[in-house]
Amino acid sequence: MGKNLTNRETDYSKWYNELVVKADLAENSGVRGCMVIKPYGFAIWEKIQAELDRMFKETGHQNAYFPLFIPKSYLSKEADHVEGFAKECAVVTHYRLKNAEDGSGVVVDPEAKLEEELIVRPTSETIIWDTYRKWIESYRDLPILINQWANVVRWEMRTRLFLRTTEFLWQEGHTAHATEQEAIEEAETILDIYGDFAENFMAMPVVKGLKTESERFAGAIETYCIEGLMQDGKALQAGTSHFLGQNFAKAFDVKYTSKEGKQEYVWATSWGVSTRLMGGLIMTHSDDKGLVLPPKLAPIQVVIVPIHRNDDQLDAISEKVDEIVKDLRAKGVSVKFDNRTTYKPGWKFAQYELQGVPVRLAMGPRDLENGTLELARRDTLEKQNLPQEGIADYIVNLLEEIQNSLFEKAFKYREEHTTEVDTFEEFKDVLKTKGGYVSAHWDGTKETEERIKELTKATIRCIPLNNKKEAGKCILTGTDSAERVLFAKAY
RNA sequence: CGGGGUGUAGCGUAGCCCGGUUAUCGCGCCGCGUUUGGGACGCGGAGGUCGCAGGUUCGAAUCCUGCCACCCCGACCA
Repeated sequence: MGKNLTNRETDYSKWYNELVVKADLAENSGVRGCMVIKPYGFAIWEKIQAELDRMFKETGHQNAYFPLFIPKSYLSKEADHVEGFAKECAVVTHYRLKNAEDGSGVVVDPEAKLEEELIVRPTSETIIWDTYRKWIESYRDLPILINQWANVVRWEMRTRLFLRTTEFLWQEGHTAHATEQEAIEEAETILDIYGDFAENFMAMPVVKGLKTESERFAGAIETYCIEGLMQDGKALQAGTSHFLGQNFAKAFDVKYTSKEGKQEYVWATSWGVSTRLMGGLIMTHSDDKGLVLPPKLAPIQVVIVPIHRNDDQLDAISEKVDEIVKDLRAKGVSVKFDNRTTYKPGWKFAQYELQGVPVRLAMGPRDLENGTLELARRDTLEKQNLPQEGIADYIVNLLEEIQNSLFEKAFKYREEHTTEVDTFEEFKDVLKTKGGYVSAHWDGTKETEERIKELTKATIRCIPLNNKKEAGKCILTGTDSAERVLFAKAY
C-alpha cells in the first residue's frame, strides 16, 4: 500500500477509496463528486449522528424535516444568501420524461416544464424561514429550536471526497429567538457542542473562533467556527454556527408580537456539521496502516480473531470467546467475533487495522492452554499477552486510554504546528516549510486578507475566541493591530 | 471555465513514440490440494466494448479529428 499518511504531500482520497468510501457512480452520468458511503463508513456516520443528536436534544432542540426542493424565488429573498449560493445550485426544470421518438431512450418531455424552477437545497434557510413566518406570531411561540438531518447539494466546480462532495449529508439547525442576546447565546451554545464533540468524541483538537468578514456565511452577521488541523499541516473547517441577526426575518417577514404588544422581527441562528467530519476524523488520526478510529466513534471497538487448525479448536476457542464477548457487551463495549473460516488470521489482522478497530484480541490453542490471549492496540500497534481473567475491565479502561491518547497526540501535533510570527518573511517561510497554523497580526481589512491569500494561499481560519489582546503590527501592511489571528492553508 | 495530465479485466498496470499473430504482468475472483500465532503456497480456470464516435490504412490499443469522464493546478466552497 505504502501511502505515507504523515507525509504532507499525501493524497488522502486514496485512503477514502480503499477504506471506507468509494465515489462510484454510473459512467458518464454527469453526477460528479458524489460518494457512495459503504456500510462501514456509514456506521461511523451513524455514531456521529447519534452523539450529536443526543447533545442537541439535551439542549432543548427538536428534529424536523423540510422539503428537498426550494422554489427558485425563495432563494432571491436574502441578497447575500443568493450571492453566496446561486452559482452552485442544481435546478429542476421539468417533471416528466418520455420515450424518444427515435427509440433512443428517454428524453425530457418539453410539455412538462415547471412554471417556477425548483432548486435542490444547498442549505435550507430559505424554505425554513418561509415556514417559520407561518409558525411565529407571538413571543410565546419563541424560541424555535429545530434541527434537521438531511442531504444537500452544492454544485462545486471541484470536489474532493468527504471534504467537498456535490451531495453531502449533514445536520442543519435553524433557530428563531425573541432577542439578539438569546440568539447569540444559541450560536455560542452550539459552537460549544461542536467543540465538545470534536475533542471528546472525535479526539480532534479544535480552535473555536470567529470568521472574518470574507469567510463568513452568506447572510450571517457573525460566523463562529471550529477549526481542526490535519496531519499534512492544512486546516479543516469542521463546523460552523452562524448568528444571522434579523436578516432572514426581514427577508421572509417573520415578526412576532412582544409582551408589550409591539411587532418585532425575530433573531436567528443556523449551524451545521457534515460528512466532512468523517474526513477530519480520517485525516487527524490515520497512519500508514489505515484508519485509526477513536473508540467512542468506532463502529466496532474490539474485534476477536480466533487462531485454529481445525473445527475442534475453533469450538474450544469460541466457548471462551463467547464469555468474553458477553462480559464486554455487558459493559457497553461493541465487539465482533470474526470466526469466519474463509479468511485467515493474518488477513483479518491486516483488515481490521485498515478499518481502524481500536482493540484486537487473538486467541489460539496456546492461549487456551495458558488461559491467556493476545491484545493489540491499533493506535500504538503494541501487542501484549494477558490473562483472560478480568480482560473485560482491562479493555474498558484501555478504550478510554486510547481515546485520550489519540487526543493528546493530535493536540501535541497542533501545538507543535502553531507558530507565532511577526514578519511576512517568517510567515511565508513557516507556511512553506512547516505548515500548520501561523499566528500573526493583521490590520483587520478585507484587502490585506485577500492580498495575503494571493501571495501565500493561506487564509485567516479564525480569530480565536480565547484570544489574548496583544498590540502589534500587521505582517503585511505594518498597520497597528490589537490581536493575532490564525492563518493556515485550508481544505 | 482556463492550464496540465490520464483513460487497457473488479483494482493497479505493460504495450502507444516507431500500426502487424491469440493485448502484458501483479493483486483479486472460481476449482482442487496442502496450509492457518501477521495479508499462505502449488496446479488448473474464468474474466477485455483497449473511455465513446468517426476517420486514415490491407490491418488501429497504437496515427488523425471530435466528444465524454477522471485527476492535479487556478476561480468557488461545509
